[in-house]
Parts: sequence; C-alpha cells; structure tokens
Amino acid sequence: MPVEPLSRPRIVAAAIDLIEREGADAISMRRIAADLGVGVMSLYNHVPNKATLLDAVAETVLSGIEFTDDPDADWTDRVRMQARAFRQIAHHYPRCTMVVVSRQLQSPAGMLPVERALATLRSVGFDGEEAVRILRMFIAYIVGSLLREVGVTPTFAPVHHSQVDIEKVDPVLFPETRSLAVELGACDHEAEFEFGMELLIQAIAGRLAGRGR
Amino acid sequence: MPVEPLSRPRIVAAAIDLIEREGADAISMRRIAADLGVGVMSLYNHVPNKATLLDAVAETVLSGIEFTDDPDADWTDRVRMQARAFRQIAHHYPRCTMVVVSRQLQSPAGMLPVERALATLRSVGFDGEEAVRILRMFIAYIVGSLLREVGVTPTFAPVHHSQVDIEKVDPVLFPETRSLAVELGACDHEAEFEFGMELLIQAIAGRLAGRGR
DNA sequence: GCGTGGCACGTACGGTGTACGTCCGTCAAT
DNA sequence: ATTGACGGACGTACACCGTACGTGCCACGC
Repeated sequence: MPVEPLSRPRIVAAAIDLIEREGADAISMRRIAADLGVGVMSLYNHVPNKATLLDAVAETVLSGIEFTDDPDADWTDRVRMQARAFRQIAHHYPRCTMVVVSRQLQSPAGMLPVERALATLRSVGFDGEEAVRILRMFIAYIVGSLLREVGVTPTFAPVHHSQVDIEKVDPVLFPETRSLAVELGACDHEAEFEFGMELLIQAIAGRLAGRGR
Repeated sequence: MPVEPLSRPRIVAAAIDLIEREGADAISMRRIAADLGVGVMSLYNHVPNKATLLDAVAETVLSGIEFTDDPDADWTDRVRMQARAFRQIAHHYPRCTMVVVSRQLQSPAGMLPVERALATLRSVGFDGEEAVRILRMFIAYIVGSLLREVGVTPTFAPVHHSQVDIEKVDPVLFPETRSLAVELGACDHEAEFEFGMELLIQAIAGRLAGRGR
C-alpha cells in the first residue's frame, strides 16, 4: 500500500496537530516523525530545520483566518469583523497561538490581513501614515489580548481560574487588588475583547470626526 | 579567597545577563553555571528547576520598573506615566521582554503595577468592573506593543529594517501594502506607542465624560 | 569529639536538533 | 537493455540539554 508520500504540508499538519494535542513544549522533530510513522531525518528532506517548520506552522494557522469582508457595510462593522476574524485563530488553534504571535513572518499569509485592514482604513479617509499607525495599534491590542487568553491556559491546567489566591494578598499593601479580587479572578475573554475593541473603534471614529472639521 | 557564595539573586542576575548578551534561546543551566564559575548542579541548591528560574527572571525584571506616581497630577498624566514605566522594561532588558510577557506570574512584583493602575482608575471615578476592564485593555495594548518592538530584533540581526522586500509584493494583490511599503517598513516605536496610548486615553476619557451625564 | 545538615560537585540518563553517509527506487540517456 | 544520475527515506553519531542521584566537604550544636 503506497502510504501518502511525505510532504511539507503533511509535516506541517502533523506539527499543528501535535501542538494542539500536547502543547507547544511537547513538539520535537522526533515526535512529529513518529506521528507520521517516518524516520526523523526524512523530515529534513522537506523542511530545512525546526525554526522554519514553526514558521510554516504560523503561516498555515494564519492563512486559515476567514475574512468575510462586506464592502457595503459600515466601516466600523468591517473593522469589527476583521478583528474578530483574527481572534478566531485563538479558538481554532488555542495551543498554536503562542507560536504564531511569537514569530514575526514575512509572507503572503501574514500580509493579506494587513492589506485588507489598510484598504478598509484608507477607504474611510485615513491617509497612509494614519492607516498604518491605527493598524499597528489594533494588532498590538489583538496580540496582547490573545496572549492573555492563551496565557491563562498554558497547559489546560486544573481550572485555577483565579490568578491569585485571594487570601494571600495583603489588604494594606494591595487594597484595590484585594477588593477587586473577584473581578480580577474571573475573565470573560469574549466580553473583554469586545470591550477593548469598541473603545478602540470609538477612539479612531472620534479621530476621524475631528479630522473632518 | 572566599568568592561570593552562590545565591538565588546571583543566579537570577547571571541569567538576566546571559539573556541580554546572547538572547533568550542561548540560556541553559550549564551556561549560567559556567558564567558563575560553578558546577551545574550547584544551581539546584537554590532554584528548583529552570522554569521557576525563568519566573524569577521575569519577576526581577518586572520589579525593576520605576513608578513615580504623582497623585496631584492630572489622571491622564498618571496613566501615561504608568504605561511608559511599563514599557521601559523593553529598553532596559530588550531580550528579556519575551520571557516576561510569555510567563504569567502571581507575585507582588506583578501585582504592584496592577494595584497602582487600579487605584488611579478608581480615583477618577470608574467602578471596579470598569477599572479592571480598562486595565486589561491597557495591558493588552502594552504587551502587544512590546512584542512588536522586540520581535523586530529577535537576534539583533542585520538591520533588515523593512519587514518585507518591496520588490517582492505583488502590486495587484496587495496594492495598499505596496503603496504604503515605506510607512510599513519604518517604525518609530516610541512614536507608535505614544500614538496608541493617546488614543486609548482619549477613548476612556470619553467614556468617563459620557458616564457623568 | 561527634553527629548532622547544608552546599558544591561529578556522574549518568533520557531527551533534543541536525550533519553526514548509505541505501534504494525511479527515470533519462545511451 | 544497461547504465548513470538523482531524489528521498533512513540510521548513526555528535554536541548539547534538564535534572535525579550519590558523594564528599565543611561549619555548626551538642
């Protein structure tokens, strides 16, 4: 039986699968090869080294983003949709998120979202420099949010939902932290993300209005 | 001559030093021990394992933040100062930044900035829930910004200041990216950070005003 | 004097990424 | 049909990693 021949996409897929099953730390060339039922060194016929394999993982994950842009919609809705699409990767590939954000890559997969966002911002009336700045700000916010989301479940450890043991914090040194312990302990990532995003949209909308005068 | 006895702070300092000199990837218990002129296993008398050593690194770096809070200043200035203080770590310890943000820790070092920020926000009039949300948004933005700043110099590689080879991008597929290549290539991190921060402050100021009516 | 406990250290084991050489199946040119 | 080249799968080997474990030293309380 001719098993599917080894190929770069198959290797990348196996890597993603392994990361999602056992976490980013568990990944190794030997484990990937074993999962594929193949010798370790065979991988190197298709991938130059581990680092570029991880780059390929990031690129593949990123290219899985589904952008459904409606040019007729309100521009704020278009921004919302694009930001949410980006965040979706954290749900589809939670364990891969750290790999993606910790590795800046220069490829069409990373450029397409950029192109879409710039087009949207420019169509609203922002000039080039502003569009780039606003985009960078959005990306920083989204990346930071994703890091928080995945950071809270590094290994899907026992729930441990409160970051800090309430009893342990000194009420005189940290009065606010103490009194807000319950709010700090719980975190509805979805709501949190939407809250910040709305604030950002509102801020750039204000900037747009102030610019029109 | 009685060389300074081995101790946890000395080990942590050596680790930070090593990371700053050779990058986060170069760190290993053997290298740290060698730098200290000491056997590898001696480290384990003061540190249970590598993971908690890195936690200690993060905590030490974080506790180096200098907060100079002026309770009489305008609250927007106080927020500005706290955000900038946080970002300072990326300048003092550029190579350590990734270690810090990729590791959520629960310790006074991580809690003090939180306490300060919450106190500031509450003093302005935000209720607990809002203060936590706003703080989380700010942290997400700052962390994302720091990641961008350190990501651009992963190994202090040859300048390589333009993320993408302008010639390589297809002008029909990526018209905006192409026409904004120069803006995308250059990035004044300081200005970029300030821009986003001002937008955020403006946004929450607007929220505060709207809340007062 | 004599335990005793902390600390530095060496050795060893199982893991990692990957350089290198070898083997074999396929295909082109003779 | 024979030969030659070549690409891909694979095994071996090396340097390095984190760390469990045992050994020896030295300063201390009794």
